[in-house]
Amino acid sequence: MDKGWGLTLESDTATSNFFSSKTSSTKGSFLRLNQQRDMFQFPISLAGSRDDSQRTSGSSSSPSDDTRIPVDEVDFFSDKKSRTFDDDRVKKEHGEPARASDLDVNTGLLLLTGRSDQSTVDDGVSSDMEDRRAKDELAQLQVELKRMNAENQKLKDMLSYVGNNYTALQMHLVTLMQQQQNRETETIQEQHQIQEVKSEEKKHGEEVMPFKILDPGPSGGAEAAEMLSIHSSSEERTRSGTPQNNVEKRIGRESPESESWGPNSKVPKLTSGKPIDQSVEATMRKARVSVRARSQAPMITDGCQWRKYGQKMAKGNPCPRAYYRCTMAAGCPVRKQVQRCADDRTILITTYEGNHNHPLPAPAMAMASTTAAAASMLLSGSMPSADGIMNQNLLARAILPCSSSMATISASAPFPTVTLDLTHSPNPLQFRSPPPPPLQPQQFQVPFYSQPQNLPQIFGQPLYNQSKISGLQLSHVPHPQFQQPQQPSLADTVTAAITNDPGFTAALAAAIKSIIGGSHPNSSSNTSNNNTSSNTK
DNA sequence: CGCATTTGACCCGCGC
DNA sequence: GCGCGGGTCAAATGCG
Repeated sequence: MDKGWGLTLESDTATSNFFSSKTSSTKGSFLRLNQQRDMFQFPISLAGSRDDSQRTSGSSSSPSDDTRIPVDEVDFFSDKKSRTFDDDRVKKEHGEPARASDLDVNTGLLLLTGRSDQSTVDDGVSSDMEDRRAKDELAQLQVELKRMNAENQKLKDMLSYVGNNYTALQMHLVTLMQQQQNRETETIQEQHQIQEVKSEEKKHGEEVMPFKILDPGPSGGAEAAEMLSIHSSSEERTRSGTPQNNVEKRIGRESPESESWGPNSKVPKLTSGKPIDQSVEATMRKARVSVRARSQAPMITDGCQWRKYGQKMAKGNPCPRAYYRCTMAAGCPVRKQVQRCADDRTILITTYEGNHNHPLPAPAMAMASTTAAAASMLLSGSMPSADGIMNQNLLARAILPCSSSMATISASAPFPTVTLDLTHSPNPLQFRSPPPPPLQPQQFQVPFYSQPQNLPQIFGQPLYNQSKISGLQLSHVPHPQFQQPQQPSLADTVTAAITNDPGFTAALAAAIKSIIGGSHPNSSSNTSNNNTSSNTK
């Protein structure tokens, strides 16, 4: 499971693409970085080979050629480097053992005399000394460049990590701010809305969407109506009842355990008088991301460490539901439920809940951020401008125009839930990529350069990677191909898509935000329509 | 021996 | 008030 991490970090293409598309400045830096590498590797490789050829060149050198001069330079540098700096990396790249460098030192000294013999044709020692000094400096510069290169690499990794975190936090912040504003302006309407929703809940039972209550939108009941009409994942949540109560129940039970979620475990009933932050936070906590994927494995690997703490037979499903808890840090509130679909045993439903309170490695963080972004999406989706039904369609279409409605919001769930359905195959062409090599089953095959050009760009980051999209859009090839046992499980593949590419999370968050929070002009009309429908429904 | 998993008991809230 | 169901706990068990 950890295999993918290193791969992710090492994937220069992914990171470089991610950054290059982000800002031009970073792009330039990377280009320069690459240039530096080239500058490095070229002379170094020469030096490495040169040491072998040095002796031959020393014997049969023809100094008259201009091309030979750099050879001597490289030769000299190699001696200098190994002698003065004694850099292991340099030695490595030279591909020479230390002993060889020692020999070079000696030979270098000898070459002085020998070279003077040969090159004394021109001039003397003074020019030669100057050249040496210049070469000395060059050698130092090269070593420094090498160090800088290594530092750049580290910085690049750090930057990707920080950037990913930043995006997730930004999304979260924007969502919270919007919610707060909406709350302030629409408190009264909110109350009415809650009552309306409650009455509708009783009327329609499990069709009711809970998070409208928790996070009502300022535009009144329109969004609530939309949300209420959102599709429900039947096999996952069959129970009815007042979601409000369910939320309270869950919060009351789980919050004591979760340190990160604060001591105020008792989230007050979500009436209008309650602090906004608490209800929002509660909603955020309980927002879930459900991933439906075909997998023969008992559990998909997502980069995190999980510990099973319970198993239950869910009603209406012969397959037991397993409960896992994140064990990467003590007190991490993140949990997930794994259950097979009753209708199709090959479908594995993994429901993530909560946010990690500890640093995560890139793959795990990507997945966690994805779920966090989805949770944010749920919250923002209940916003005035957001349209639940539209969101799901827009989200799907915007991210992957070829398909539709792969990301859905569960209305029947007691908590806002984004269902990422990987079991459909709206567009077989999307996943025409060859199966992953058997050596790297967790490695997601990223068809970076074979993607259509019409994919949307989010935050300046083109979604050229459909596999990334699959993480959210979440459609996958249901083909017979997939059914083959030797094929890596879809869940693993999709998970790898999410986890191996930190940029995906940012793209996902941005996509969600742009779609939902962007308040599409269409939403108004739909809102009105849905408003009526909500009343009827 | 330590850790992870299993599994029955328990808690809690909701509906009747 | 009782039963049901979801979720969690913790002792028992298994495994390396």
